[in-house]
Order: sequence, then structure tokens, then C-alpha cells
Amino acid sequence: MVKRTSFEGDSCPIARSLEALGDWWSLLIIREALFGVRRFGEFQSRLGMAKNILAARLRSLVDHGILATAPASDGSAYQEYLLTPKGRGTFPILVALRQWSEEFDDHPEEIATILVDRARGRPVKKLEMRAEDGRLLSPADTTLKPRPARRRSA
Amino acid sequence: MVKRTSFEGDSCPIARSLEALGDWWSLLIIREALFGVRRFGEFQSRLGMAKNILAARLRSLVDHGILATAPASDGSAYQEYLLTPKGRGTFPILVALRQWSEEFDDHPEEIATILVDRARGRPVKKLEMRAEDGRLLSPADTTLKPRPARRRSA
DNA sequence: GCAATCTAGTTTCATCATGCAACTAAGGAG
DNA sequence: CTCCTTAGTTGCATGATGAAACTAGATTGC
Repeated sequence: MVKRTSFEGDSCPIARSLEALGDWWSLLIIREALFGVRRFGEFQSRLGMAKNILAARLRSLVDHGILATAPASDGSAYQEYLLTPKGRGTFPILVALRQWSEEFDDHPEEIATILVDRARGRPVKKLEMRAEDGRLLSPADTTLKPRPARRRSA
Repeated sequence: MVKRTSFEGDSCPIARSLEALGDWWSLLIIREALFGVRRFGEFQSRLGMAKNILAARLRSLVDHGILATAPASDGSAYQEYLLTPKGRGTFPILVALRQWSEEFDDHPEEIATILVDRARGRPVKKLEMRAEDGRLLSPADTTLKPRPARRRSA
């Protein structure tokens, strides 16, 4: 087998996420969907990507439960693609990618938009990692533990 | 040109991040680096990837300023790959991917590890988006604004 | 000091994925 | 009924990926 390696059976949750999101287009499609884009043609024109690739990605995202198809809301007989809760759950990932670019990009002047709190128009605060009790954590303050087996009584 | 589209000139910071991180292996290499992996052979054996691909990815990550090469710390004449601050700055992205998988994966029992606060051994809190004043924000509470032009006097 | 081995790659070649362009079939507009 | 739009699929050229073989310099054993 020379095909692209799949992370589907991998036990690492990061690899498992990448299995669904880790190609060049999926996260950008989700970004558009979060902006309210629903129709095939609108994804295609806004992202400027080839239609066959878009069709393949949409199918993959539906298969992974990130998008779902529904009859078009404008009354036409076409369908639209809507984010599921799992799809909306990717929002922190997109925010993390955005903030990383804002902080470390070599040409930040080329970044066109900033994410702001709608009520105040002020930038969203940097994502931070905290312990259950609220202490701010750095990478070095964390470690990995084996996942505890699920108890039957729970 | 039929080559893979590049997001390098794109004005969206998410696309720009994906330019550096958006392939199948880069984030996993960074994950290992965060665990302290530094040497070519150790990346290769832990990730189980082809050596030519690993060499290409390491070169790309160095080019993007995410890794830097340094003489090996064990005194040998080989070199090692160390995360730069920009590389360590990807940690929230990895945490976001991990938490998304933990929350939405269809087979969570296959996930082997959980990320915990080292001091208490308790799971890290979910990343949350907050306004400058600390208010918790949902995706709908945010919007995009054009980036303000940088003032010269600043 | 020299042969054997290890490390960190590069090269080769087969296969897969991506992307453009052309094609198609069902819907809608007039 | 005819034309245009939407949402795809198909074909083909090219780039990316991966397994395996190869290589050069570093290290180790003796």
C-alpha cells in the first residue's frame, strides 16, 4: 500500500482530529459555513476551489458528521450544507489558528481581519489553558495520563 | 500550473496558518517536539513515517520558523530540531484539536490519553473564548472587523 | 587504526491526490 | 418549450506521498 496514511485507528486524539480536518480545504469550508455559507455554489465562488475537490470535501465532512445536508431554506429544490453541533465545535480550533497567525505571522500587515467581541467591537482575548480550579497553565504545567477505563456504574 | 494551491498570499489568518501547519504530518511532528523529541531518528520511529517525508516536513517547519536546528545536546556531532517560540505557540491549537476529539469523536473509547494539570492530575479545562472584560463568548457573539491600519506613532 | 554499525538523510519509482476544463443532468425563469 | 443556472461528475496532466534501496559521515568495538 502506498496510499496516504490514515490516522483513523490512531489512539492520539490530535491525529484523530486531523483525520477529519487535516487537509488543505476542510477547515476553510467550515470557516465559511460558520459565516453562514450554505450552498455549493457559494462555497465554490468564495473559496475559489475546483468543484470536484469541493464536492469530495463536502462529502467527507458530511461523512464525518461535521456538516449535514438539508433541503434549501429558500424554497428551491436544491439542498444546503449546514454545520452540525460537532461542526460548530471546531470554532476554538479556528480561533486558535487565527490567534497563532496574528501573534507569529511574519507579515502580519497582510492579515485583513480581526476577530472581535460583537458587543464592544474589541478583540477577543487570547485563548488560555486553565486548570479545573482556574490556575493558568503553560505547556510545561501539563502532562498526559492514560485515559481511565469507563466505569459501568457511571 | 496544476500544483497544490498555496494560501501564502491569502489575507485570512486561518489560511495563513494552514499554509505552515495544514498538512498531515506537521502538527504531529510539533506534538512530538512538545514532548521533548529532538532527533530525526526519534521522530521517525515514534511517528512511523517515511524518512523522505519527514525530512521534507522538518525542512518546511524550519523554513517557517517553527523549528530551529542546533548542535546536538548530547555532545555528538549530529544536530537536533528544537521548537522556537513560534513553534511553542501552537500549543493552544493542539489543545483545541485534542478537546474537539475528546468531545465529539464517534469512538472516544479509542482515545488513549487525557491532558491533565500536572500539579493535580485533573483534566485541563475546556478552552473558552472570552471578551477583553472576561465575558464568555459564543461564536455568534463575535464578528470580524477589518484590521485597523498600524499607526506610525505607535 | 580499521571494520562494522548507526544516524540522517537522498534517490528512485509506483501510486494517490489535486486541479483545471469539459461535460451532464436536473431545476428554475421567461 | 427554450435558455440559463445549479450542482455536480469525468478525464487527464501534474504534483505529493510513501516504501525501499542507497549513501556519506559519525560512532563504536576491538
